[in-house]
Amino acid sequence: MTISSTSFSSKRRPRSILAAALACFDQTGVDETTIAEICRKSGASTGSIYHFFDSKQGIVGALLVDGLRDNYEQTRQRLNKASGAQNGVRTIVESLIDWITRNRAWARFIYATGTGSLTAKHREALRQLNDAYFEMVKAYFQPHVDAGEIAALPADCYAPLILGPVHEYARRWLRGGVKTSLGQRKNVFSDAAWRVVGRSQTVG
Amino acid sequence: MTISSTSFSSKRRPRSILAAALACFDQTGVDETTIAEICRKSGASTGSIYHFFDSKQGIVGALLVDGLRDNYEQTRQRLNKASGAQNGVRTIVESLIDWITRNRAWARFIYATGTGSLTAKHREALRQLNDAYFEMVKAYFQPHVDAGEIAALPADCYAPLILGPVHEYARRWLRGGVKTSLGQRKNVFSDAAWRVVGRSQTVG
DNA sequence: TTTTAGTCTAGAATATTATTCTAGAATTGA
DNA sequence: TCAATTCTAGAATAATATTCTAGACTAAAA
Repeated sequence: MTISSTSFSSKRRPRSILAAALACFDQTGVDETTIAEICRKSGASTGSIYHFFDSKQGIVGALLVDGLRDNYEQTRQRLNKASGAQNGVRTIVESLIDWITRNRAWARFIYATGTGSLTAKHREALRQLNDAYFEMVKAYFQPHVDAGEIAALPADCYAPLILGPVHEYARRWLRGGVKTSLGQRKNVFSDAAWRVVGRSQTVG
Repeated sequence: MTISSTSFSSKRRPRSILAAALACFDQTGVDETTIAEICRKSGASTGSIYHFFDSKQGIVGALLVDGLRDNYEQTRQRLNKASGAQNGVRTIVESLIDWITRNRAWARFIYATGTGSLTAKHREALRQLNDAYFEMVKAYFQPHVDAGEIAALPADCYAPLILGPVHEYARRWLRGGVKTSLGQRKNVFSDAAWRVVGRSQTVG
């Protein structure tokens, strides 16, 4: 209708919608945030929003999937540069802690958002991400398990054992339930992770 | 208007509403479940539902708070009968696993439900429950920490370290992401918990 | 037993807000 | 330049959470 802002290189719009949505969600909760609100904050119209995202749930799903992808991707990169059993375990723990620390609102949103109402599409994307993450960890550790440096446990259990405590602490910290920052607990949690799955070989 | 069912001993109605709501939520998700649906399934009218619960979120909050209370209460009872450091750690882990196993739909609901949109009232109730749980654990362990049987760690970290892995595995299992039941992992997770916080004293 | 205050129920009316729809503007690629 | 496609706008619609009014039930008092 009126003059449209300027030449948008075709990906800025969806980004700004997601950014605005995340801000709203984090500030007032997903249910409480209206589409009108997101329009206001992002400058996009209802039409644009529904053009890029099929529904409000679609926005939620995109934020979730993007967040996990970003987080996993960072871990992958660091793990590629790591070597050794203990080093790998610590890298995984610290990478998660760093991501959460640098993306607090995003992390808070991810933890606070139920996966109950996701669309099939996003549910599937999530599953794939989880599987890929799992495979990555498995591939890294397998040799060390074979060498007896990492305890032989059911494959399903490594991720929960290594990261479960971090997730749990992060939830509380982000909710304001605990003062000490997650970052300051890095050693506690990576020590603990190694204590659980590690079997340091005594030399000789 | 028409003949009302029968003499209700005044607490059956809210219970049946919660039960119906949980069934609906578990089957089709919270957002997808309409109040009309809950009316149908519970036999209650809109009016009744809003008489007992101020809003849909109110139902969600009640289910959440009741579930956690039930779960914590069970742990408390078992812990009262337990003694010893290692025994305590294992009791806590196993009690959680048992509750989840016996209340799968409820647990799935709790995990899948974001705490983002709770009313102030329920948010507060939740906080109190968490605090109480935390205090209980702390009270039980303190003597053992003093005796050097349990590692001296930041107080905030015990619950995440002991239960984090169970929560993480439970989420996946309840979502169908993993075949082996949580119950079958009891030893893995209670062993791990003890490995992290325990410092078995060698005799002599 | 009758009265009365409080609690609970019913379902229609309302209000909010996610979603759809139509028309047109901007962009892309040939 | 000219389609074809993608994007934008905002009004119209539809779904559904919530409110409201009237009345039924219950328990205790008189």
